[in-house]
Order: sequence, then C-alpha cells, then structure tokens
Amino acid sequence: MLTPRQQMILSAIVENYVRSAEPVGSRTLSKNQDFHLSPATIRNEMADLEELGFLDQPHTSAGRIPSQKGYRYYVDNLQPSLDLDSSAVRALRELFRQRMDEMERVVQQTSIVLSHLTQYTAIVLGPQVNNEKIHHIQLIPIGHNKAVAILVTDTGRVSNRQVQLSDDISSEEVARMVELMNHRLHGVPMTRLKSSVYRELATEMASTLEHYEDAISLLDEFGRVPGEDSGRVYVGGAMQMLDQPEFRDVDKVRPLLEMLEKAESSGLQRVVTVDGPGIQVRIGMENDNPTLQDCTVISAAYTAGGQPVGSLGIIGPTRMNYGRVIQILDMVSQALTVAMNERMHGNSG
Amino acid sequence: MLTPRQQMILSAIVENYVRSAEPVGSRTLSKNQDFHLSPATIRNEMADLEELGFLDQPHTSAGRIPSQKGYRYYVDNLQPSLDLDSSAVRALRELFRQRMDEMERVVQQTSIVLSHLTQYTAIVLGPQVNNEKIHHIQLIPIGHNKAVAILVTDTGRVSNRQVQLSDDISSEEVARMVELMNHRLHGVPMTRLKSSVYRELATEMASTLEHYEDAISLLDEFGRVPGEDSGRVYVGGAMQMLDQPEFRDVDKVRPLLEMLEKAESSGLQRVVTVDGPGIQVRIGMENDNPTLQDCTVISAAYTAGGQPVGSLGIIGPTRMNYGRVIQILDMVSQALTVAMNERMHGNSG
DNA sequence: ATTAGCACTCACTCCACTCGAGTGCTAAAT
DNA sequence: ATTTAGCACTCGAGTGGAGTGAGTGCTAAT
Repeated sequence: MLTPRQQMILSAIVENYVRSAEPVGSRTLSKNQDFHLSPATIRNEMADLEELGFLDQPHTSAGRIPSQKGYRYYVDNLQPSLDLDSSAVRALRELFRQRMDEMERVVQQTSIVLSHLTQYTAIVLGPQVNNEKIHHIQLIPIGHNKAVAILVTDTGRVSNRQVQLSDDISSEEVARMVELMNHRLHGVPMTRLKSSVYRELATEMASTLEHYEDAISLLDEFGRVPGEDSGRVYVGGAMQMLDQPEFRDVDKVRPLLEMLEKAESSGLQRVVTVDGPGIQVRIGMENDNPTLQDCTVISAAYTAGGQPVGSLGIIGPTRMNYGRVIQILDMVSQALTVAMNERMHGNSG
Repeated sequence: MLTPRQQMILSAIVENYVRSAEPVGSRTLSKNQDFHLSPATIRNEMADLEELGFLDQPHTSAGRIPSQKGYRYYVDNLQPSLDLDSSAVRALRELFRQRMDEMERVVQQTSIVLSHLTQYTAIVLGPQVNNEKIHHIQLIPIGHNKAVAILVTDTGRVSNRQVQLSDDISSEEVARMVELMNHRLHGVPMTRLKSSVYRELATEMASTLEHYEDAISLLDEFGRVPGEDSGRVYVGGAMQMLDQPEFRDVDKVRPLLEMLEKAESSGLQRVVTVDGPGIQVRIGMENDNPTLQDCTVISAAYTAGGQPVGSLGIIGPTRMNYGRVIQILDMVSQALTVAMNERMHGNSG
C-alpha cells in the first residue's frame, strides 16, 4: 500500500513530531542523514501521503503532522521493536516484591510507578476477582445489639459491615445463624450470593431461625457492594497531562482532568478495559468516549491464575511515544501479573 | 483604626472584587447607591486605605483590590453575619442520615458535598480516633500456613492483615495464642499496642508459647499502620480550581493540583488541621505552605464524643466568598459531627 | 470636607508590517 | 522517469504604533 520510502517518511514524521510537538517540514527531514533526498522530493511524497490521509496540515504554510490514520499505520506496521531493557524489568520486579500488605496498595502503587516511568497519566483497575469464594463468615458483637459482620474469601480478602440486630435476639440464636451460614455458604462464589443461593438459604433459614431477617439483611449487605476495592480505579500522575503542550490550555484539559478526578463514576473503567490478550492501542476517535478524541489510550490486562482480572493503561495525547509506552506497559503488566500470582499462591482452599 | 466610611469602602471593595474578580474603581463604588459620595471622595479614601496597606493596586491606572491585610480586616471586623439557612441545614442532615455503610464513605461523600456547596475545592481529613480500644482479635486460616488476622475495635472499625504462620505451628497453639491475645488486649487503646503493652505481652508469650514470634509479628503489623483510613485525606472538587480566573493559567494551577493529587504525601493534613474550636481562616501568606501563598484555607474541626477527631476545609483563591464559605463550613462540620456521633453511639463497650 | 474638572497613566485592542518557515509548481538535470 | 533547483506564494507569529477607555492624582472651586 505504501512504498518503502513513504513508510520511511511517515515514520520519521511521527517520531519527529512525537519528540518536538511541532509540525515537521520537508527541510528538517532532508537534513536527517538517513535518506539522502532533497526537500522537494520529500515534499512530493508528503503531498501524496496527505492525499492518502496519513498526514494532516494545520495550515497551508506549516509542516505536516501525522493524522490519526497515520498513527494507526505507524503503530501497526512501522514501529521499531524495542528490545526490552532487562535491567529495568528486574528493578520493577524488585519493586513489586517489596512487602505491600494490601492488594489495594499494590495496585495503587502500580499506577504511580507506571506514570513515573512513562511520563503520562496511568490508570489501573483494581482486581475484579469474580471467581472468589466465600471462606468464612463471622459476627462479632460490639455493644448494644450492634455487631460487626466479617466475611473472608478464599483469596484472603476481608469485607466487613456493621449490622444492627433485632432487640430480642439471643446470643445462642446468633451463633446458630452464623453456623448455618458458614455451613451453607462455604465455597460458594461471591457472585452467587445475591441470586440463587440467596433464595434457597432464605427459605431454609425462615424455617429454622426466629430472626432470619437479620441474617438476610446481613447477606444483602455483603451482596450489595461486589467487594470494596475490586472495580476501583486508581489514577496515577493525572497532572502529567499539564505537561503536554496540547493540553496547556485550561479549557482543553479541564474535561480530561474532571474525568480522571471522578474516575469511578465517569466510566473510566470502560476506557482501559481490554478484551483480548496483548496490548491494545486506541487512537483518538477510536475511543468511544468523546472526551478522549484527542487522546490515545494504551492498555493491557493483568492476570491471576491465568484469568484476566484487571487492566492497566496509559492516557496521553495522540502524539504519544508509542514504542516506549507499549514497552513499559508490557513490562509492568507482566510484573503485576507475577506479583498477583505470588499473593494468590497457595490460597485456593 | 479605620473610620466607618473607610470600613464601608473596604467592605464594598472586597465584596465587589470577590464577585467580579476585577479591580474595583471609584466610579463603580460611587454608583453603589448606599453611600452618596463622588468618585473623587472615594478615590481619596482609597488612596488612604492603600497607604495603610489594606488595598493593592495592580498598576497605576487600574482600580483597587484588597490586600491580604485587607481580607484579614474584612474577615475579622466587617463580615456581615449571615443567618444560616435552616432548610439547607435540614437537607444536609438528611443527606448524612442516609445509610452510608462505611465511615470512609461518609467522609469521602462529605468532601464532595462540601465542594459542590461552596464551589471551591474541599478537603476532609478522615477521623483520627486515637482513644479507640481493641475489642477482639481473630485469626482465620486460609490455605497453607496462611491466615487472615482481624482486629475489631470498640467503635466497630475492622482492620485486617494477611499473615504467614510458622510451618510447624499447631492449630491448638494458634487457638491458645489468639485466646491469650484477646485476654490481655481487650480494652487496651490502639495507641499503646506498640509501646508498653507490647513488651509486657512479648515476655509473657515467650514463656508460654512456642511460636511467639508469629504473634509478635502479627501485633507489629497492626501497630505499624495506625488504622487504614484514619489520617486519610479526601479531596473533593479539585478541578473547581480551574474555574477561578486567577488559576486559569496552567503554570499557576499546576503546583496546587499536584499538591491536591498527592494529598497524603504533600502535607495537606497540616494545611487543614485546626488547633482550637471554631472556624479558622488562613489568608495567603498566613499559610505555612508556600504553594498556598495566593490561596485562602478555611477550616473547621469535627468531633466525636466531644473530642475533635478530624477536620475539614475549603481551599480557594484569596478572593474568596468568605461569608458563604464560613457559613457552609460551619453547617457541614456540625452535620458531620452529628453523623459521627450517631455512628459511634452505643458502641463504647 | 466634598466635589468638579482636567491632565495623565497604562493595559488592551486593532492594524499594518515584516519575517521566515514551509509549500506547490515548473523547468532543468540526472 | 526521477530527482532536484528555483521561485512565487501562503500564512502564522512577532513587532510597533495609534487609538480607546477605565482609572487615577491633583488642584481649585464649592
């Protein structure tokens, strides 16, 4: 489709523009010793590339910048395969190996590290472990008719809720209630808590327990929120956006920053979620979200036990250093996968 | 110190400037029907006020703006006492009365509500309950030598940690360990966990338990982090900053937004912490933090059981609507105090 | 003590002008 | 048939002066 020379020129334009953030002219490229061509020749090629839709021209007498189609072509066909810096990988693994007591911490830390490494804004989705199973339920009374209900999953995640018990419930009945729930719910996937098991257990409890509504409301509580920090969105280095020349205008960044601020409620999950394996690159309009029409989102999944459980991504202007970001994202997603699996290891009973 | 007429003029300048964000001229004030004075007279007064340091002049032929000293005088002496809108109070109380399962949620929600109400950025410090006592400790084994340790306080707060047990520890010994810890630690304030009690208990356990180092490391874990969300900082409406004309320049907002982004590590706690009761107003340089030299921080404490346990504040430009913000902050801090006490109520055993 | 009048200041806007990087086209050179 | 040199053209960015208007300070009259 494109001649080798056209490819060279497109590639050079992308790389130049990514570096300088300014339209690239024919003379600049001509001085590039790699191809010995006069500016005029390059101009002709550029005119062709523009006609084909790979380049844009901000105005008549400016240089060329890559169009979204141009970036896409570059990413798909022209990107130099960088050999990944194995020392960086090792440093990164080391970082994750550090004692991070909470899974939440691991994920949050990742978003910060990722944004530091790339110099762009990073988004990490907390692990969405949906094959998590109930391991243990406990009720600890505190004061007058109040209790803390605690639910531990097989992965070691702990949820807790404060519950109000009926006035006239006896401690024996509470004990029976907890025993019954543990008996029936051990090993049951969290996802089924509110649906099938719920009804079954409800009828059984109704017949054996006096205050079964207490138990029901308790289970309701746990079922309502799928899990505190699963599904959470961590944004690292949001203010990196301000360093990008294309976003130096307050009116241009505001919608982006607002989106990042209200991460959970602005559908940011969708933005970085990936379908398949590998690295996904969404350039400009390829993002469904209209706020991101001048941005590129590069994202990857991380897995636990072979299953994808979350994803992480980078947001920046379409003028992004694709090669570098892809390389780093690849590295970090692998490191995070390893860290995840180390945490999970041996917890599946 | 200031004549009544000077006060009137200063007051009018502050209020005008807060509204318009533009220097106030003598003609503008003259048209204000309240005082029947010619522009010339007002000019003379303004010249005096400037000499006294209450007003600044951006450049020779511009109107006047309040200096930081001017704002301070206004806040201390001239501020009209607004009668607080009782319907708004009721609406707010209602909002807090809604079932918010986690204390964290309450606080986070407050930061959002507060920023909506004021149209400025809000900061809320999570409750720092330091007279919390240990209520119950529990160890739930999951899989191979791993366990989840759970600590419940008398206020119903739950902390949990994953711990690794020694290979050859028996379940009986684990049970004895937990029993011993519960026996000795029930009712002990969290703050003493790492100091006095620690040593006492350590020696006792060393003599009665074989694997006492497991227990020690467990208590260490709980003692290390004072409590997950106590001391946390919640920032609401950070992007409100972008709506302020004085921060429309990216270079001006960047430091502020970066500070808000790294809330926990940038010493934001200090910024909104208040010493005494009542509302605290820090104008410009009165803030220790140099990043805030053009900002005003208005903050208040909220209490639980009579003790101040946290604080909440508003950050905006020095050109701030002091009256409104103080009123709202007063309202919200009271509502939050009520909400806190409702949650705590009856849990002190 | 207040005000009218007036000269003065200064940011802001508009406009004409230049500068230069870059283009497209044509004709010559390879 | 390519490639290149040459040239006229375009257009954004930067410059500098004129004009405008909001605002001031000072002085003299009320």
